[in-house]
Amino acid sequence: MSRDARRVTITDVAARAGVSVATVSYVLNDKPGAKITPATRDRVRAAASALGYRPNALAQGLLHGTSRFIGVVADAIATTPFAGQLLEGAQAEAWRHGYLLLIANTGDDLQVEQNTLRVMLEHRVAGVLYSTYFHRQVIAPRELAEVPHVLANCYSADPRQTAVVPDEVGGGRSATQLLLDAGHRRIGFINSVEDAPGPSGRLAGYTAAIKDAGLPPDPALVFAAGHDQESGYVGVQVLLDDPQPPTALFCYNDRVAMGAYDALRERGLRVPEDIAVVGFDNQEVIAGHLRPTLTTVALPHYEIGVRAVQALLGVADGGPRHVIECPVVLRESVGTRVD
Amino acid sequence: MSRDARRVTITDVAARAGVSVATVSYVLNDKPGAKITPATRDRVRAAASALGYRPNALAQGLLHGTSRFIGVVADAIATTPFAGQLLEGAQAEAWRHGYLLLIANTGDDLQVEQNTLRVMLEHRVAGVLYSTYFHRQVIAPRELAEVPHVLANCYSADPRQTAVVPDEVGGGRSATQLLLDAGHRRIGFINSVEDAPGPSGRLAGYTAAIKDAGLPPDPALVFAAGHDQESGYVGVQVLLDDPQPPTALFCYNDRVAMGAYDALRERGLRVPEDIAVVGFDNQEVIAGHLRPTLTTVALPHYEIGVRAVQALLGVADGGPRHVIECPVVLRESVGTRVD
DNA sequence: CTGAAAGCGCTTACAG
DNA sequence: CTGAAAGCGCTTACAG
Repeated sequence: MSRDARRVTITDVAARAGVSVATVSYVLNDKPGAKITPATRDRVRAAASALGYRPNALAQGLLHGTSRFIGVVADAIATTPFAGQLLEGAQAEAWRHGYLLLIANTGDDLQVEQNTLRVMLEHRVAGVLYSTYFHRQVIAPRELAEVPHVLANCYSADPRQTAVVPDEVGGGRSATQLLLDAGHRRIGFINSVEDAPGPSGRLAGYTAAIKDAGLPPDPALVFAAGHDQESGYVGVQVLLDDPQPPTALFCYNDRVAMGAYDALRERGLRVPEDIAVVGFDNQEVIAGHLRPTLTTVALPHYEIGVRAVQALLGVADGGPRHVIECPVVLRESVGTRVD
Repeated sequence: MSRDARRVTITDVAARAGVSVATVSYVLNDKPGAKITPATRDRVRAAASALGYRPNALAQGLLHGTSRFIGVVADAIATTPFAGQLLEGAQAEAWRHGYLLLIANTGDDLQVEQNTLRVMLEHRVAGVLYSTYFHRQVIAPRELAEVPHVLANCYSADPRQTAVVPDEVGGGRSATQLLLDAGHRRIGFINSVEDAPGPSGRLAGYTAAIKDAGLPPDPALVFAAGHDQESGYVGVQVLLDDPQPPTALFCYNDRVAMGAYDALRERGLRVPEDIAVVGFDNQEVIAGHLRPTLTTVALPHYEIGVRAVQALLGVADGGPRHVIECPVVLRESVGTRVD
């Protein structure tokens, strides 16, 4: 079993057990058809284990024409915690079906992306997950067409291309509804300006909830800038200087909420007594530890990873576009209703 | 090139180009020895590209005896941003050498760990990185002995086992030195209590720096509890109630510093004017965005990933234990020296 | 109940 | 300059 020794093969096992390689293969793979005496089975298994035999998956894959790998092409792995969650979900589901994940970080570089896909295809991966660290539209590389694939946390212009994405609209609606349910009538929204499904979807959800509550949408209640702490800080200054300031804030994400907290504190306002705050993303390190802890809407990246693998392996039902719910995570930043 | 069609093989290319498969192999692999006419080369390449030929890496691996994969066995992928950074570094370095990463998340479950390693070994990985999301001692699974391997962000009792770890002592020293250099003489340390190289190493570094500065170590200046925001909050209460309170705080990590900020703010103390703060980890979402931004010491996970792959592939020099420096990241929470 | 043999898609001495 | 053939480690009809 030294790592330098020639690896032991099925032939070695057969020799030691005194049978043919075919028999070894039948026994080790528990082939239903084969009628082999228990004594022989035992001898084969004993020989295999004595020799420390490990089947060569490369040879098996060669025969089968495809490997037990699922490739994951990601534009970024470590930029946010979300990419890791997606990977974790995909990994768990792949493992459940006997597959291993082959990952690559492309940095969104088209050249690297093509090389990566080339190598994955050469390894005859069973399929490919093409994933992005924030929800956006992508142009899927041509090579993807050669293999089963699923877009994870992104989508393409072609609606037939299987994609798994978060329900931004529903999330924006839930966040807003939470504040409406707590009795608020003037709800500010500190949004992000990018042209992406996050900002536009959450705004759509926010607006829909406001309208459904029979309230007039008020442009003065919506502020849009970046998607980090600084924007939250500035957003509070702008929205609270309004003659009719909001009594609650829906922040584009938890980082924005973190900045909003700072600005609110400087103004001497208490959360949630003076003003309620809801975030988005459920970035644990922030949401779980701000003072007070932040009620937010979770980005379902783990679930996206799971579902993407299911869709890839054909065990998910539904059409090509999977929209995953963004669940509410209740913490302390929205007071309970006082009717 | 339809994904259902039988994949095109080297035989197909040979037939179309009117040469033998050997010639195709020589041309496509640019074999130095082979003297092949430019015309033939062109014909082969044209045929390969016209047919959309992709070499079967499984067959190549079978011949070679090993694949171009490096397995990564991780106890957690998404728990912290650090695991992702380690993966990202490992991925980049592996790619540079023509390898792909095969990753698995074991959740620190021994059974899953063994299964994972079994599958990786069956795929004849070139080597395995065994990694943990926080720096700690581990018991490397037996299977690891069958393949070249490196422990990343962890180490075992056996000093000959190659391991790549962060320099906790050096980091603790740097953090403390930063505060000493800014003129502070009473420096508090809010440490974490676990029995792990992080807390013990950072404490050792802190103590060494204090002693080197000719100051008496004072137990009243060291508080130890958990490693999150709550501990920082409590730590400030305890340390600042001392008759001779510290003028500077070294926090076990950025999360602790975040909690410390809250407590300091409640006490009406300004950072860094009234009290300086240094964190550890360089968790961007916190350190880069607290008010004021946090000066900290970075955990070099990307570099650990890079070095681990280098050690695995035998391109890193030095002994079996690689200790990676934790660089200082200057931001706003330590004032400039006033002599 | 078990074995001999073909074949998966490549690479590489060995001939010519 | 190029080709025929063996062999990597398996699985799977096909015989017996």
